[in-house]
Amino acid sequence: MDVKTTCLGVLALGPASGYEIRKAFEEGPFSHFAEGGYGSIYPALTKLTKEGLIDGRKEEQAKRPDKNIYHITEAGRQKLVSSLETVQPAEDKIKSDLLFMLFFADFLPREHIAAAIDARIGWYREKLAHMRGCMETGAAHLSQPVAGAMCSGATSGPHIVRDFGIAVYQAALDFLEQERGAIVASAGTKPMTATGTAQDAAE
Amino acid sequence: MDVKTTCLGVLALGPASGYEIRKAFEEGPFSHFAEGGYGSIYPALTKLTKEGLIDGRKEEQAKRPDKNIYHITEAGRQKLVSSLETVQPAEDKIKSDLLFMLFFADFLPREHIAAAIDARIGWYREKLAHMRGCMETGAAHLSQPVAGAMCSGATSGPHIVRDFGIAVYQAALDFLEQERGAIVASAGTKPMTATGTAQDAAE
DNA sequence: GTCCGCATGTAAGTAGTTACATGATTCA
DNA sequence: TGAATCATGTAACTACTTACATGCGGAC
Repeated sequence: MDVKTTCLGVLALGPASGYEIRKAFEEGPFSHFAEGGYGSIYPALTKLTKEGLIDGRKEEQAKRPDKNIYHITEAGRQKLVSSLETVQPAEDKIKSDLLFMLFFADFLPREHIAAAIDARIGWYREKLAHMRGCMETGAAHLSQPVAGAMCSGATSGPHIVRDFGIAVYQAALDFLEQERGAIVASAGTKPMTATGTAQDAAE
Repeated sequence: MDVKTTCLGVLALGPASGYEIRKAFEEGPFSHFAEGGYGSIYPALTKLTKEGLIDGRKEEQAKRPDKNIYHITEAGRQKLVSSLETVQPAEDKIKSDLLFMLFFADFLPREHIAAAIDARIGWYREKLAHMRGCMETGAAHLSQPVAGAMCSGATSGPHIVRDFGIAVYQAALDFLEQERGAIVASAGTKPMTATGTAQDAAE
């Protein structure tokens, strides 16, 4: 999903500034599927404003820099709905760099493979602990009362996303924990630049 | 993983043309983590050649267009290994458009949510059937005997990738099948442009 | 007194997608 | 005869990342 659409999604829950949208991408349920730095968020907000999908209002703050608070417009809501309705079933391929590395496990140093798997197991455990620990509904970053009104408990979306993430990460973790021994055992048995590789066979 | 590195990975298994690399991305174990059309593969091969990581040889064919067969060089092998060693534990976030849509399930038409989930369930089932049915080792697309020599059975990488993919897709499928009823039941209960949404609350 | 958080934005560069351009063979 | 497969490449465009630029307030 492109940054413009994810910004629109955040703003559908309530008004927010560019900085707050960034936080929504880093923490909370949006962090499971959205990404983007300031370098993509701010230009996206400018474009969305020009297209009439959102509008911005300056808000002065005491002892803090001014904020540009963006609100979604009716056109923006319609655009979000139409974007959501055109989601295609494909394109949910696993694109994992770790998997790419494991494909070549036999050709890489055993210690390296072991360390990479352990690091990933740790990452999954932390991720899962964090996801199980927090029940935030998606609008935790939003200060406006409106967000709370819309997202408090009754809305099931955030819970689905959270539980889906937990299910998938748990499966990945289980796999790595179970297969770690076998993968490490066969790792490094065919070093790429030594005897017995395709390079030699071809010559 | 960028296209240059994935091309290098395919070529580490044996010589191939740009067209054959494309096929490797579409079918076989590479399809689980690699992507790229001709528009990215051919420029990548040109760059890799200039960097001395691969070299190309023209091969004439009867009744077929000429092929440019690329071979990985020793420098290319080393580069691939160093790329694989710098894989970071992060960045394996689930970035799913379906999940993004389900986050807003309560605000979208019930029939649409049901159809989208069913389509995805079908996609997962097909994907899993295909993955379970084929035991290809990653070099199925390569005509050279060397690929067979390198990848026949003894190499565990392709199997790990395949089994990891199966585990993760199965978890995602199980979740959708179990939660389908609940998700559809709460879908469409809060249409975005009608009464009771943030839009109204803000006004 | 130095680093972190709050806050907004631009500029340059990287990487990838989509469409275009060509042309023979083979199969239905 | 029309579509699919084999085969290579370029050009224009889109989208995103990284680094730069600025500046105040509060915590340690």
